[in-house]
This record gives sequence, C-alpha cells and structure tokens, in this order.
Amino acid sequence: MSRYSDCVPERTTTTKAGRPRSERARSAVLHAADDLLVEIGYADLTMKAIAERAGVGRQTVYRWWATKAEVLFEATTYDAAKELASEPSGDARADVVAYLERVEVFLACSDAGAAYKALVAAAQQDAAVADLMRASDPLIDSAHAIVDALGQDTVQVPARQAVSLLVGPEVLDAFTDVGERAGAGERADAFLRAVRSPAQDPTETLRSGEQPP
Amino acid sequence: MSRYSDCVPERTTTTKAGRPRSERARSAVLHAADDLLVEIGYADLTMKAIAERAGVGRQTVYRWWATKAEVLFEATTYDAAKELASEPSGDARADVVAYLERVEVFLACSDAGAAYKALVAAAQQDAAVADLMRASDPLIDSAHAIVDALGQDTVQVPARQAVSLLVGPEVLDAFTDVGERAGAGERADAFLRAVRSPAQDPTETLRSGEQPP
Amino acid sequence: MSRYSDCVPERTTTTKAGRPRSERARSAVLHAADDLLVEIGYADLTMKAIAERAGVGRQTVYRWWATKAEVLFEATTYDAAKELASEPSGDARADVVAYLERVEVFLACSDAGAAYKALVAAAQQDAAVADLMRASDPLIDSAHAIVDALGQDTVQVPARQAVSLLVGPEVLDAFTDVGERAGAGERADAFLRAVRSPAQDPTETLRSGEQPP
Amino acid sequence: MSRYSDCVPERTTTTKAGRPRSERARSAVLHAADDLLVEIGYADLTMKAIAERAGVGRQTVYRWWATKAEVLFEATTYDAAKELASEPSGDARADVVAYLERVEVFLACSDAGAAYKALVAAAQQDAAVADLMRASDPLIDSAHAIVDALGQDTVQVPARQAVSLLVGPEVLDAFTDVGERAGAGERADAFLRAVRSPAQDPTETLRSGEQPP
DNA sequence: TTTTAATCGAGACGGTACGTCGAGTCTTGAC
DNA sequence: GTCAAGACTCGACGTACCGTCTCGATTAAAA
Repeated sequence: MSRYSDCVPERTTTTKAGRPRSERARSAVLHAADDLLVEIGYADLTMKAIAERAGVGRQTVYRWWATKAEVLFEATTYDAAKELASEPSGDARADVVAYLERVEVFLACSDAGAAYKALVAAAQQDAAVADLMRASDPLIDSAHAIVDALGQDTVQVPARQAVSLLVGPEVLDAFTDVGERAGAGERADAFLRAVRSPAQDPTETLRSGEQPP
Repeated sequence: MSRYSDCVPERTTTTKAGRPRSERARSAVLHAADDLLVEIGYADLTMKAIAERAGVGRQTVYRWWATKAEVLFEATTYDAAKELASEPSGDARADVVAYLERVEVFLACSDAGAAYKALVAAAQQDAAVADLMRASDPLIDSAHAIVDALGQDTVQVPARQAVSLLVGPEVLDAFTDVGERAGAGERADAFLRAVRSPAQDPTETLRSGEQPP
Repeated sequence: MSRYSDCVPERTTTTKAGRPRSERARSAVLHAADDLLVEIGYADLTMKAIAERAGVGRQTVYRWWATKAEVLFEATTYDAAKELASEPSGDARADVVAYLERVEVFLACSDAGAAYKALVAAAQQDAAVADLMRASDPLIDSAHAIVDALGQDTVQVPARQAVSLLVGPEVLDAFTDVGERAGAGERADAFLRAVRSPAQDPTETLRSGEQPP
Repeated sequence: MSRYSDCVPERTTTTKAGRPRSERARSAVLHAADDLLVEIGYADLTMKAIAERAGVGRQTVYRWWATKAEVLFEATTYDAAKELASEPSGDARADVVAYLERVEVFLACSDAGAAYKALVAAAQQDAAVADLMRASDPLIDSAHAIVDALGQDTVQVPARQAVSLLVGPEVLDAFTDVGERAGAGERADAFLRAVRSPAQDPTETLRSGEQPP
C-alpha cells in the first residue's frame, strides 16, 4: 500500500481544480496488476480484472494507463531495478559473476523478472510498450551500470556492444528456456574474454585461420 | 500454393476412412497467416481473420491448429530455417561473419524473422508454443549447426553456451531495438574470443591451434 | 418507439448506481424482434439478427433476455392482450360470438397471434418459456375474462374447464390448420351447450343413447 | 429392432440396381430418434446425434429424411396411432370417456405423446412438417374414428367440428399445462352436450338468460 | 464372372449462430 | 474533476450443428 508511493509520476506544483487523484486507487491498481500477473500470467491478465481486483472503476484505470502493459511497467520497473542493482567491489570478475547470478535469478525466478519478460514480449507487438522499454529498461540499464563500472581497461569494445555481450546470452537462454545452461562463472569468463580489445594488442587482431608470425 | 507441400505432416500408410484432409485448405491457411502477419502484425492477427482470408471454415483451422501461434509456427519455421541455412566455407571467421549478417537481416527485416520474434514472444505466455519452439527453433538450430561446423578447436566451450554467445547478443539487440549496434565483424570477433578455451591454459591468451612456447 | 414504454418493468424508487438502462435499446430490441418474426418467422429468428436489426450489441440483448422466446414474449403479450380484450355487452351469446371471432382473427392473421403460436410451440421444449406462459398467457387470460363475465347462470361448469371448452377447439384448429372450419356462431352455440350444468337440470344428466321417459 | 419393420414405405416392385437400402440402418435411426427424444427432448435433438447414436453415417440419415421432424414423424406416428386406437363398445358415453382417458395419458405421459406435441410445435414453424401432419395426424385421425363411430344421432354437428370439440380442450390443456383439470367424465359430458344438434330442437336455440315460455 | 451402381461408414469441408468475454466508451450520482 | 458503478457498442473467442462433399468398402442385380 506504500511501496508505490515513492515514484509518483504526476503531482505537478500548480494544484489543479476538481477532486485530486486518489493515491489509494493508484496503488491499488499497481498492486492488483502485480498480484494478478503472478497468479494468472500476462496473457490472461485483463484491464477488467485489474480494476475489479483493485476495487476500482474501470474508467479509473483507463484514465491513467492506456494498456495493461503500461500498468505493469509502472508496477514493475522499480522492483526490477532494485533487484538488479549492483554494489561494486573492486574485483572485476567477482562483480560480473555476482551480477550475472542476480540476472539469472531475476529472469528465472523473480516475479519482477516474469513481468519483465512479459513486457519485452509485449514490446514486440506494441510500439507504445516498445517506447516505454526503450526509455527505461531495467535490465539494459543495470548492465550499462556494470559495464561502466568495469572501466575501459577491462571493457575494450563499445559500451552498448558490451551490454549485449553481457546479458544477451542470459536473455536468450531465458527466452528459449534451455535445459543445461552455463554457470555464472563460465559466462563471466566468456564475457571478459569477449570484451578484450580487438585492436589494443596486435596479436588479438589475427583472424581465425591466420597464423601468427 | 505449393511452398508448403514439401513438409506435409500426415500421409500414413494405412489409408484412413472418411474424406481426406484438403491440401488446398491447409496451404491456404498457412499462406493467409503468412500474409496477415506482414499486413497487420501478430497482435491483431486472429483465427477468424486467418480463416476468412484463406476462404476456409473457422472450424477447419481449429481442427488442425489450436492457436494462431501454431499456425504461424508451421507457416514460418520452414522459411526461417531456409533463410538461416549456412553454406560452410573453410574459413571460420568468414563463416561466422556471414552467419551473423544473415541473422541480422533475418531478425531486422525478414517476414519470417518477424514471425519468429512473435513466436518467441508468444512462447513466454503460452506453454504449448514454448514446447513447439523448444522442439524446433530455427534460430537456435542454425546456430548449433554453425557451432558444430566450427569444430572443437575453435569452440572450446560447451556447444550450448557457444550458441548463446553467438546469437544471444543479436537476439537481445533485436528485442530491445537498440540504435547503434555493432557490425557483424566486431560481433564475430567478440564471439571467437569468447569461445576460446576457458581452462585449458592458465594464460588464456593462446589461440586455438597455437602451441605454447 | 413508444409503444413499449407503457409497461416498463423496472423503475425502482431507490436510484441505483451506474449507468441506467437504455430505454432506447430496450424498445429497439422489442421492435426488432416483432418485425423479424413477421419477416422471417420464429424458426429462423436469431438473437444475433435481433441485435443487429436493433442496432444494439449482442451482449445487451443477453443482458436482459435469456432467449429469443423471452424477447418475443415481452414484445408480444401486451399487443396480444389488447387484441383479445373484450367489451362486454349484456348479451351472452353475442359476447361469445364476438370473442370467438376475435380469437380466430388473432390466431389466423394477426402478427401477435403468430408470435403467440410460436411461443406456445416454444414452451413445449423450453421450461423457462413454459413458466412465462403459465404466468401470463394472453389467450387463456382473455378467455377467463369472458367466462367470468358470463356468470354462473350461463357457465355451470368449473371456470377452467369452461376456458378449455371455449378456446380449445380454436387452438386445435389453429395448430392443425384444418380446411373447413366451423363459424363463430356454431362454435359459440356448441360452447354454450357444453357449459350448461350437468346436474342442475335432471334432463341434462341423460347418458347418450338413453331415452327420456 | 423389429417394431419398425411392418411399415416400410419403399420396396417398389421394380427392383433397382445397386446396393439395396439397409433395413438395419433404417430401424437404427428410428430407434435412435425415439430414444434421444425421451432422453434430451426435441429442442436438443440433432441429426448429428441421431446418426451417431444409430451408428450410422450422417449422409445416410439425410439420404432418407430431410429433417429431424421427418425422422421423428416416421418413428412415432405408428406408436401414437396404436396408443390412441379405440375398441368401440356400444355405449357412446363409455366410449368417449375411455377415449378421452387414453388421450390424456397419451398427451401427458406417453413418449409417443411427447413426440406428438413436439411435432405439432415443429409444424408451426416448418411447412414441410405441417404437410406431414396434415396428411396423417394420429390424434385427429383417432378422434375422427370416434366421432364416426358415435353416429349422427349422437353427433349432430359437422364431423370436423366435433373432432375439435372432442380433443381441442385436451390439446389446449396439454399445451398450456394447466394445474387443475377436469376429469374424463366431465369432459365427455360437456362434449356430448356440445355436439347435440344446434337446430333440430327449437329449445336449443334459446339465448342464455332467456326463459322458455 | 465380371461389371456396375447405389448404399454404407466415416469424417473433413465451408458456413453460421451460439453464448461469453474483454475492449474501450459513456452516463449516472456522490464526493 | 475524479471516484464507483455499471450499461453501452463492438468484435473475437472457441464450440456445435448445419448440410454437402469426398473417400474406400459393401452388396446385389445386370451384363
């Protein structure tokens, strides 16, 4: 009832006329969306069900959110970001391993992770959701933070490519629910090898099949 | 009208009683699904529309496919596999580069790729679709073929992990439609670095085939 | 647009929450059912067609009526009752003749009569309709009114039996569309003979075949 | 399995080429229709269900009967006629009473009676069924037989009107399932009074309320 | 003995109505 | 001006039956 109260988006300074927006209704909707996602899944989630579960008029939901994806986005991103936040130690490999473990738990087990996957899926077929996610994607953002923290000595490729190398394999495995998957340690090592500069060290520029002199 | 005729699922030896399944209806449905996906997108695609476009009774669609995802799966996987098929040359890097270029075109531009992304998204919320995709995922399968072709000298990590490293970044970028993305060459190099043996040699910098001094 | 407004069933004193029922939708449905019955007959009448003709959502019809029979019942009984209403003169036979003529026209020609026959037929196979008709059957009710008006001097059998004697033959003829049928005068005479007390007058108790002394 | 074998309609003398009609299929369909009518009622009875219950191809049913009403008509009329057949004694009143009792049982309890009511109802909305019933209506026919047997001394009105007077009240009561109904004796007496000559005896022409001099 | 032709079972075909559900919108009175 | 309630139009859902249409397999008279 209070978790959602710290990131209220509106609340302009110029107090408007009429009845003010009900904070009770807002957080009830977000909680209802949260709960229903866990209980019945994204596909069966409906605006109608959200409103009813929240004890709120249907119009009230539509007044503030256009689609179920928007509701879920607002209900989830904050939690997702919190679950993926990193506390950097000095050790690069240890940080990457810890992060990848957190990502795996997030994608495989967490409620917020389930919502995240649903949102990514929804973004494929709804441009509005795609815009939301492009503006603020908790997974991409957290990966960016890790990559930035590693520094240019460790990450010698463009940041955005490094992000893809860091979480791309995780996301693929999560979306194709593969059976046997690599551990966080192996993934971290592969990532660290991949982001080693292609140009810094001349021996690194060799093409496969070429022989060093 | 004949593209779908080469992967007909039935045709048992023991001739069954009753009117035989209409090949005309089958391929009309698959083509209709194909066309409609391109025209209106997956979200707005309906079984009703598929049936009407195909000039087919609604029940005829439901008789053979349970959901629009199943129709699309049958309509698409063959094309997808064809688009992603590789003609191995001897050069490892060249093969990887060529493959990644094909994957990028597939995911970003191709109709089959659009269908593929829709199916991956649908699999997140429908277990039946997930089963289909797990059994036969054209992208994963083609990546496996590439990894196997590269051989254990080049790929020194488990095959499944290599698959994730090969196409994971591509899939992530496709699903989060990032703006500036790395070229196929850079991606290929990063991949080749990543799959270099993690444990063989403590120095880790050895190239496959190279001998330590 | 106004004929159905004089028998609105709801209108509770305690104003209820939510959007009030649309009188426009209600009467549009009733008129549509009326018209379609005449145009295409009861068997081909569908809820879908009623809704479309009325320019109303299908759900709106189902919200207030469970079956096409219920719609037709509400659309018709008022008219039927009006067509069968009697203006009693003093003359018993004249009243009966006039009533039977009205009944014949009602059953043979009137739109309301066609609906009535359809409802009686429907009641044979749908208990809900049977309940409606048992509660308020315009033909039976009007016949009861006639029988009551005749008084116990003329009608010397139980009222309900008299009703059956009065309209039973009419209904049978209407349902088995016989060719040559008796005129209202003959039917009235037969009715009046039939309802003469079996016990009042000793000469009336004679068994057929017996001879009066 | 043999009840229906005594009224086979076809079997022309000119033997036709090709496989002859299967008597097994024919009686299986009629029995299936019979049974299903009792079990699920006329409204829910379908051609599909009849065929399946009979273990017969759907086309085989449609080849010989156009509608479920036709099947039921053939399956039922023979039984109905048998249930309503009269064995005339000499006593007019006794014969009428016995007949009316049989009619009441037929309409209220008998399976054949249920089918008969369903057919009468169906005839209201299907001209083909109406034609069948007009050609051979077991109730009307049996009533005609009774009226004819009574002779012109007892029945002094046109035969067809007498038929209506005899079974009209019964049919009305059966179709409007009235609660308290008259006994067969009272009905018989009322009928016998009603069919007494309208014009033969001048005292019969008296208006109700008038007093004979 | 071999046609030949109509029937049989089975079941897929293109249609259409069913009754339900969710989508968004609109209209109340109350706050 | 927002709130809850709930009725509104719209259209897809998945199911059922319609009546028709192939199929291969019988079956008996005709050739």
